[in-house]
Amino acid sequence: MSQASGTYHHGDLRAACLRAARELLEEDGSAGLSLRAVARRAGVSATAPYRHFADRDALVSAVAAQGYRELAEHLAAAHPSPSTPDELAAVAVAYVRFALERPALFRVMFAEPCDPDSEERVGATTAISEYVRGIVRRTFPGVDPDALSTTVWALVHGLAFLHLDGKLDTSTPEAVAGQVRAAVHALFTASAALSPTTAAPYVRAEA
Amino acid sequence: MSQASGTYHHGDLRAACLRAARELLEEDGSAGLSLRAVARRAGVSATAPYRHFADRDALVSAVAAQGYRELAEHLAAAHPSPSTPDELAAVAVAYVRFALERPALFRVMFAEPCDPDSEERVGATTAISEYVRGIVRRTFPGVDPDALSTTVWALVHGLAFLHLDGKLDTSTPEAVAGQVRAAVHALFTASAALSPTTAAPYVRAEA
DNA sequence: TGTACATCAGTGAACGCGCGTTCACTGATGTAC
DNA sequence: TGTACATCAGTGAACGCGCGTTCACTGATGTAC
Repeated sequence: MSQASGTYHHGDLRAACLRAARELLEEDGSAGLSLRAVARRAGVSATAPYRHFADRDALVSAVAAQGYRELAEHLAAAHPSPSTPDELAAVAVAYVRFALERPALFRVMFAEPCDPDSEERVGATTAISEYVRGIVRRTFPGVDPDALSTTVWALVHGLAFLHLDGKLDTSTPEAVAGQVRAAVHALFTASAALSPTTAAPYVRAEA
Repeated sequence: MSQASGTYHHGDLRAACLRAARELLEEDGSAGLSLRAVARRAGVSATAPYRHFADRDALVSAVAAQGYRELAEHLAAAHPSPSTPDELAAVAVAYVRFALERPALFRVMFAEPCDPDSEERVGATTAISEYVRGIVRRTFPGVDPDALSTTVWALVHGLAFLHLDGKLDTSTPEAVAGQVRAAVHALFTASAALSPTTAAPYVRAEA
């Protein structure tokens, strides 16, 4: 693949379109994400993107898929293989921070039911789901990992959205991190206030 | 306020617009929610809605506010004043069901940061937040209610969104309810697998 | 090394569409006397 | 009970806009010989 020559052939218009789309998304929200605007920002004619994306939906899907990949990297960077409450909390903070740093992208990623056509999206979702399950398995060896990993993902995802929607304090990164850590730790300690009999059915026999 | 006469004066166009907007929202998603479409569906000229809504945003805000009010009613109907894990779980199921029954409305409600201008929206949010806090206070008398009510709301909200986004099984209402109940109960029992020292800082001294 | 040619990645004009919003208007309503 | 009139809630034509998408095209690239 040759480099951009300055005229005509762009070099890597597909990547340039994705970059432009990401910028537009954060500037104007998903309503501002049009093929024409993307082309304009990439400095190319209105129809050039059609060489790389079948239609507007294809562009949006590609952006979402890129977002999933970045989210996975982001979480792995926070901790490659968490196995304690504190490490899990660190990953949760990274998740929420990702959402707050790219609010419009995050919304696009979770905007529509994952169409079964796009294996790219389904695969990325499954990857995140598996990652969470792994964390839960290591952190809570005695607990059924299915129910709890749903719980953990939902909790973190909900924290991200409530912050995004301005329902929680987002004035400083520290405030956000503190809230997320407190919520994750509260997950571990809520049952301390309840009788042990309530817990029984959810704890594995061998635990 | 007089009844619709069949011609000209509508009678209650504002309510008719809101109804039309809700229908359009669920049929076409939030992209289909235009003032013109609303007017068309209400059987009225394109500009008639301007008598009742300053602009498109005002319409959307009114729809969202209506959604908040209905959500609050829905939760209260599930249980007026929950104070046990099972009762909390029932409210959580009602929350998720609300979202799944009106997916587009639910997204609109949580689509944008709550603009401080609209006290209608802020008030509705605060009401939900207080409601959750009350539940937590009654259900977990020994735990700091601030951190835990954030946790609970985030968990339930996250469950709603993950279901909405097709990340969890939504094939039957029973499957959804089961998952939500399991997640809420997992919240109570997760710490059973951990040492009590972890829990210490989050449990009130007098507990 | 040079040339012919297929392929690829752009261009730019054009289409029809639905949108938000403005404006001057008109028909219906309700109230004061 | 009747009339005059202010107010209110609609109408409909018109505006300019940006959009997605099509089409025939053309300039650049790379490959076969």
